[in-house]
This record gives sequence, structure tokens and C-alpha cells, in this order.
Amino acid sequence: MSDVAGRDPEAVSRFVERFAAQLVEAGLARMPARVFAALLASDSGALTSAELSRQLQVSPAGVSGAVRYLSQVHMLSREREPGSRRERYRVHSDQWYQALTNREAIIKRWEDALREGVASLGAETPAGHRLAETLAFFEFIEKDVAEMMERWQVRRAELFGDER
Amino acid sequence: MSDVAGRDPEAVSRFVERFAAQLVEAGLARMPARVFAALLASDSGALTSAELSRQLQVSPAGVSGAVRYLSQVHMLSREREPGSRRERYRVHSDQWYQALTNREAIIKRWEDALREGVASLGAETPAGHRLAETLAFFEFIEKDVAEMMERWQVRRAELFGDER
DNA sequence: CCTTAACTTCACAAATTTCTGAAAGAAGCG
DNA sequence: CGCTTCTTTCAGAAATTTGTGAAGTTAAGG
Repeated sequence: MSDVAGRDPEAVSRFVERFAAQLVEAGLARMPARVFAALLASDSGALTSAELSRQLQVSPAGVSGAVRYLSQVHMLSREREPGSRRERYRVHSDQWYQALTNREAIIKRWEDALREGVASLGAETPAGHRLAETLAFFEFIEKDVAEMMERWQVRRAELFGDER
Repeated sequence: MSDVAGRDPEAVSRFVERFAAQLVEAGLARMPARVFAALLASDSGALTSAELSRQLQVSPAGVSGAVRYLSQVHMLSREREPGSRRERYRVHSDQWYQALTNREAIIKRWEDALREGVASLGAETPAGHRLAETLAFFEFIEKDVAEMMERWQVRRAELFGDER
């Protein structure tokens, strides 16, 4: 036990469900959204499968699936507690900001599809032009987002001190 | 007729389905994704309900639903052809770049949920700190994305000339 | 006004997704 | 090694989402 003591479980749950609902609206599946929100709202920033299962009223199987997905998209990392078969799932702020903006893999595939479209519809056609411009937009975004994240690191240090 | 003549419908369809698949993966519903992709790939940048229905092999009802959604999230605009009950649906590049980045409404609601979380979990708790930092991140993003779009306008003019 | 073309709404069938319980699979510990 | 604890996998039930046909609405054009 670690996290729950001394906190109002009602308040936690209210936040978790509300924030998860927003994530769902943005396209994340429900269970991963709830798991992620629960981690964000935990004091330690890490919870075990059992804790998640109890807090969210969900079967261990459900947690397992959600966690698998979230770690695939780098929104959490798994850690093994030394000398125990319990696993903890943790959010690293850095990591998840990256994941959020770092749609890099996705953007890359969009770009591929667009390049192919330009080629097959003809670069000189009106549609080809539109696709080419969209492609240029993505290429621009890709670069600029990376720079934005660097600016954020600076800003964060300003706001919260350099408590890396 | 306008768009299809002289183009390889196969090639168009291939692009539409591939690009739509990427949009789906990013969280858009299937039908809106296909409609949107078809518009992007059209020479005129605008299609009627009937054209979409035929090209995508989908009932008018399906098109109607997709179009309603897309116009709600500002990814297309509707225009009435003067003196006809036909309606055309159009992508404006500007508009859709905005829509893509302008998750503004979404971000705002995230921020609301986070602010509430900070308040109810306590700004001095570890969880409260984490939420506060996440909130700061979103506030930063929100501002910086707006600036990024301005930079894109400049870049676009460079690349394509000022063919507003 | 009446007809007809174009789009929308709605109830429902079909397909898909989500979550569970049960069983199997790892890994610490004696 | 075997026991125990924790996690994962998997088949299927339940819930949700998606797209359709049919009926309804709106507005142009006679």
C-alpha cells in the first residue's frame, strides 16, 4: 500500500473518470485511458496491476490489455519490483509528452501515403498539388514539433526548477 | 461531371483508401475518413453527395452522417450550388490544417479536467504537482501551436508562392 | 400548389470492439 | 523441484458502433 492512504478515493476517481473521458474523446480506447489517468493521479506515479484492477473495478485481464497497449505507444513503462513477481507501471512525464506529440510514426505513414498519392495522381494535376501541399505541411509540422519540445524543456525548467 | 474524367479511378481509389486508413488509425471514424480523403484527392476540391456516394460505394445516408460530422469539426465546409438543391462539400486547406492542430476545444477541456484535478487532489500533493505540470505543458502547447501555424503560413508562401 | 430531386433522420441488422472468467504461463521462495 | 503469487492469453458474452433502407423533409421548377 502506498498511494491511497489519506486521499479521498472519491475525488481521485472523479478526476480519473473525467480525464479519461477526454482522452477517449481524443481517440484513445476506454480502458487504456482509464489506466493512464489513474497513473497520472497517483502520488507515486506508479501502480501495480492489482492496484489498478481494484481502483478501476476491472479484471486483471483488462488491465493487462490496457497496459500492453500503453507501453507499445510509449505512454508508460513497466518496471519489475526486485524480488517480487509484481510489476509496476509508471508514467514518466517526459515520455508521455513525447508520445503525445510524437505522432512521428503516424505522421511518417501519412507522408508516405501522400507521396504515393502525388505520384499516382500526377504532380501537375490540381489534386496532385493539393496533396503535395499537404505533404509539405506535415514535413513542416514534424520538424517544428521537435523544436517545440525543446522549447518546452526550457520553459519547464523555468516554471518548476530543474528537478529532473 | 468534372473531376473523374481523364483520371484513373483505380489510382484515386487506392489513394483514398490508404490515406483514409491512416486517418482511421489516428482516431477518425471510417466513413468521415473516406469522405475526407476523397475530397482531398479530387481535382476541384469539392464533391457532391451523389459523387461521394458513387465513388465510395456508400449509401447517401452514410455520406450524410460523415459530412455532418466533418463539418462539425471544421474539416470541410458545405456550399449550396445556386439554383439547385445539390450541395457541395469542400476542403479548404487552411481550414483543415487548423482543424488538425486546432484541437483547441479538446485541449481546453483537458485543461479544465486537470485544473479540477489539481484542486481536488491538492496542489501540494505529489499527484497534484504532476497534474499541474501536465496542465502547464498543455498551456504551453496551446500557445506554441498557434505560433507554429503562423510560421507555416510564411513557409507555405515561400514554397508555393502567395497563391491565396 | 404539385412534382420531383436532393438531402436527412431514424430504427434496426450486422460487424466490430471491449471486457470477462477460466486456464495456462512465468518467476520468486522455501 | 514444487508451491504460491502474479500476469498473460484466449474464447466468447455483452455492449457499442457503423452503415443501410425506408420514410420524411425541404426547396426548386414547372
